[in-house]
Amino acid sequence: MAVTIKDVAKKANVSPSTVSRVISDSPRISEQTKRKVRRVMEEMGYHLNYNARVLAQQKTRTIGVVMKKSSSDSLHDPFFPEVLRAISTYCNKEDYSIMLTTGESEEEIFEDVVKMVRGRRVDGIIVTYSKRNDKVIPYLMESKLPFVLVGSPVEAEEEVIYVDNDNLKAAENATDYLVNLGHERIGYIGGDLDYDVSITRFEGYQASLTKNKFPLIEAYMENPKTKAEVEQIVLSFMGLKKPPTALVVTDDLVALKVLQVCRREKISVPKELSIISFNNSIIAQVSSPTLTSVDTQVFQLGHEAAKCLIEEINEASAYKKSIIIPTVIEKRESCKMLTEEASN
Amino acid sequence: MAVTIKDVAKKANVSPSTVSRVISDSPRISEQTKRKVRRVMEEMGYHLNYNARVLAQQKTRTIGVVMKKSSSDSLHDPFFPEVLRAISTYCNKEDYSIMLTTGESEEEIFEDVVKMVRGRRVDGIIVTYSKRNDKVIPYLMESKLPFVLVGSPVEAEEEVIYVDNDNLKAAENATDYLVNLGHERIGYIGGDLDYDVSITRFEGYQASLTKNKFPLIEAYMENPKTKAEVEQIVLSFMGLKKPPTALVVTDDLVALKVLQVCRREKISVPKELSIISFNNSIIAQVSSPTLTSVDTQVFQLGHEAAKCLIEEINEASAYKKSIIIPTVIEKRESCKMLTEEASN
DNA sequence: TTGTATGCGTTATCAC
DNA sequence: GTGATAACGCATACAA
Repeated sequence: MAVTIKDVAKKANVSPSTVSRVISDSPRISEQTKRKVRRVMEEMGYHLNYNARVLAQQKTRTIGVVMKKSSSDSLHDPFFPEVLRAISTYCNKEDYSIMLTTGESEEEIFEDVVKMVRGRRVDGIIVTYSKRNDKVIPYLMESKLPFVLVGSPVEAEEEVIYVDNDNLKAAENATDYLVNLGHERIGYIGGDLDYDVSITRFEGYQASLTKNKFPLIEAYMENPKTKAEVEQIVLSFMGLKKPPTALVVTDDLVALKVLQVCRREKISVPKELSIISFNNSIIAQVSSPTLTSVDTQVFQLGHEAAKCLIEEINEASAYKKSIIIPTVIEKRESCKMLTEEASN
Repeated sequence: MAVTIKDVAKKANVSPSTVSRVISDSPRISEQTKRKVRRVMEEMGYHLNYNARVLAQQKTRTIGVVMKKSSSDSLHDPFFPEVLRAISTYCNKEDYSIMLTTGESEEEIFEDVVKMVRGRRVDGIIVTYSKRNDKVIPYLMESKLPFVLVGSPVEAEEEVIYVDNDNLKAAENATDYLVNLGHERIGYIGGDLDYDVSITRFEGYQASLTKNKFPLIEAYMENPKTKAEVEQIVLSFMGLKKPPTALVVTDDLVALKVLQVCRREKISVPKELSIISFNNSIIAQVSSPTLTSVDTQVFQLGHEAAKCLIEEINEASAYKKSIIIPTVIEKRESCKMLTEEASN
């Protein structure tokens, strides 16, 4: 078939091992033979067979990326594409390849991971979500393969390398921001509480209210599992006798949906309702009004995750570090100081 | 290290080849030994080493996915995540893995492709864009590796398998739709004309105008290379003495930006300006107003591409087929019948 | 139905 | 500095 190291060796009148050494640019080979061999490689159109190398050195130079179920959700979200982009960028620099999980259900994804790990298809893995009762992280811990979590571990925090925001603080700050604008009735639209990020942000929101001596009002807080519920939630919030004057929304895309409902219901944002959301994706910039959004620096998250993983692959660390990426509130049009009239 | 086929063989008192045959569930092995071997595999925690298999059978069961430069752009776009999702889904069903290009520049991407192909890391490749003067497609044609293009080939149409919409018709229909709503001054915001899709849609738009005996007015047509130019374009359109009353916009995200500018400039959509865009992504559904958008059935595109590729990998076809995915206009709020007053 | 021998394309360990 | 030889873990043609 294709030209191999042996073919090159024969034509160059050297041994295969010499050719191999030339490929890895071994210092123990004379410049002269290097030149000769390289010329022959060029002539014959030789190219390294990666799989053979993988088998021989037991390293794949590939990392697996685990997306949350389902990739359908994941990839609709502006978060995942951006994480992926960051991982890609770093991997490219380090000459690593990326392999994605393709499963639709949690079970399929788990199978994908097992295949990656046990089939020795990757040198390490990045998991891009943290979820309750998920088998992936426990499995990876047991497997001894290097892995990094984007998000905070549900358990065994000391034993996993993770990269995350301080979501509690971030949500608390976001809520504080609204409080400082004079809002007292602040609603919350979060996400599926099976995910760590949803829990933590919800806690942050509540922490702020408590700290500011506001009551926690059940009717102002929802954590929908699907985007489909968002419309109904907004309607129910705004149908209250005392509707919230501001909303903390855990995702830009959800916030966009909120804007839509508001527009239809003739609720003016930010005049009657201020909105702060999360992730500061492109959507926050092009919506109308533009969205004040907590920049979670998704690219940084992915970048650091890839960096940590590759470092860990190269040399296992004694202890498992964690990295916290700071968040910044990106102020735009969707929030404004509460006025007298709106507070009634 | 890990337990291999030989270890299993020894413990089960059979030869390695027998174990190998059990793994592939060969009919030439008795049920009895199959059971025995499987039990031992279970006991010892055996798992197939993929790379060894790859080397032995010279098949990777992996397909490469080439994203356009830069993945930054790609992944911001709702299009690419969705294509990727579709490819993932199909690949999972067929037990194929996915490997992504990670390059940022065109040159890096090309290098990624070369690595994939010559390093024999994939059995086939899906290219998710079609661009002028791009080296990837010509290289793949020369390489003889199966590949499928999402989009239409710039040249040598007969020799490449591709999956695409009829973008000319789609854009023509979109424009016709506006014409049928009574619009006569119809503007166009397209994309980088280096991409085939931009050229074709632009042609479709013009075809409609010509067919309907409308003049082609330069001041109504733009094909920006970046999203940053969109704002200025909208302002220039709407600043004309006779501004367009309707717009064909080639992407939902761009349309969202247009909506933003309109809102700020107090241009009412659809009252003063109707907008039809492309791709029918989630954004079209949650924007306000919701966007009438040409559904290009991106998931179908990706799905068919993966299907064609895997078929081609399994059995090279004599001729290179192409698949055209139909488009449908998804009608929403952003378009309306032209009224007398608005046409002045 | 099962076993033997060989190959897949590298790298690594010794020699020389 | 360079070469022979043995892995790496599995698949497969050929025997039996």
